[in-house]
Amino acid sequence: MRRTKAEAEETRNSILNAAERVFFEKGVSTASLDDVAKAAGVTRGAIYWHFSNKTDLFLELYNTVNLPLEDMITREVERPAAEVLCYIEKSAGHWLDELAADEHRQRIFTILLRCAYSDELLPVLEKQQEVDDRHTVMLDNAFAKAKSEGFLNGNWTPQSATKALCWMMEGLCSDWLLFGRRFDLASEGKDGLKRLFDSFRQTPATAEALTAS
Amino acid sequence: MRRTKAEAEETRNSILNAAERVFFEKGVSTASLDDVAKAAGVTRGAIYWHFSNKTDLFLELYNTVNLPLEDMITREVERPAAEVLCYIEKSAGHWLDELAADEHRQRIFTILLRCAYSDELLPVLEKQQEVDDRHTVMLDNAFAKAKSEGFLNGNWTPQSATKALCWMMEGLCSDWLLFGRRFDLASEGKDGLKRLFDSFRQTPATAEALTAS
DNA sequence: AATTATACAAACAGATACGTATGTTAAAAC
DNA sequence: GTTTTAACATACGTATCTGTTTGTATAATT
Repeated sequence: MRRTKAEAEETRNSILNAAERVFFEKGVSTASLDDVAKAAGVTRGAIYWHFSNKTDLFLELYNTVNLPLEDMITREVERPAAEVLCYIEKSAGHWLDELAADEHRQRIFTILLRCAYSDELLPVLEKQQEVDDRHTVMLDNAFAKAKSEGFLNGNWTPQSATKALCWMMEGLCSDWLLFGRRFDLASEGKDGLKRLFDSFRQTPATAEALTAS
Repeated sequence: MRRTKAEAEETRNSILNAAERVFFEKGVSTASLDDVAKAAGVTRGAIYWHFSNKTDLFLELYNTVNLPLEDMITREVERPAAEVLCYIEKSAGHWLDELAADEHRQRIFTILLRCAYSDELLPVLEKQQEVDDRHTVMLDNAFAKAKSEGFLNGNWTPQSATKALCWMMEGLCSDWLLFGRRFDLASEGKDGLKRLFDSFRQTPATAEALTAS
């Protein structure tokens, strides 16, 4: 039953799709390759032909959706300082919109949140860490730029603002993904962002009052 | 080799301790009962004598540390409205202190964060949800009390403040527990809380300015 | 048109984990 | 002091999963 190149690519993709669903439902460690094979309508033979083992399958799966998933803020912020806070808030909101709309990403993210990492998935963990660190640096710089020109409220330092933002996003997403998404991620998330960023900014009332006095 | 009651209780405890370490290191699903038995210096026979299976062992383990772990805010807040925000902030800070000092709780929490839940651990998930819901209601009420007497900044509603606080705590703890605790949980956490609660409060500048105008 | 390599399915072998059944020893119970 | 029973250890059978090997039909190659 030799298939054509295109057909083989199809089965490869169907295996990846099945793996995504099965890993999401049963967890990476408890799911067997036979589970994946049955879900894909093939045998383990097909899986072992396209992938070397379960870890490799998971890594390939991770790579397929990795690129768009990586960064909330993709590059150094080159905005005027007055717009920086607005830009970060919009980027974070946009990132939430995309996650809310893309079930693909939701499953991958959930799998990553739930997987133990400890065993042979260390490369994934390390990559995540690295992306996270780069991200933190960029946010720090952006908030520092805002701070240097007086757009960041005195309560907040660049570092503390970065952390507050990251923790809020992380808690928000964990809550939604791990605990059965019982609320509207995009609207509630952006609402929370709005309030947080309001407290980052000089509040209008304060600013007015200060200039008036 | 029949042991006395006290000795049996000892082995039972040593099994629980071993399970905590092994589950923490290998994850609940990938750890075998033989791993736990070896770590405890017994055989699987002892485990099956004290517990019916791995799920039961995990549930018992969860119950042993459940009570102190449950609530950040233990009961309805009966403080004067002026002190409510301060009380919540202190409670959250105290909860972080306790977590940072108790490796026991750290492991259990990490295990809970990493476990897939999907299979036979649903009762744990449901219990967590229930505790979480009660907690949310209490926080909502507490923030509402603060709001009703003007101690909550206009930017924030009771609900949004509750969510911001919970998400921050969740993100903070996830970051620390899942990603190798690369910072000081208690100090950095309380610092973040301080800034968040500052933005909850009427900022002194604003309050003064408003009363002055 | 014959050959070869591809894309799998099916069969096989080894390891591992689980649950249970059985054995054993010493503490309790009488 | 004998019997019973609690507290395990050991042994067994079975299911499952993994990785590899073998088989096979067909696309691609020549």
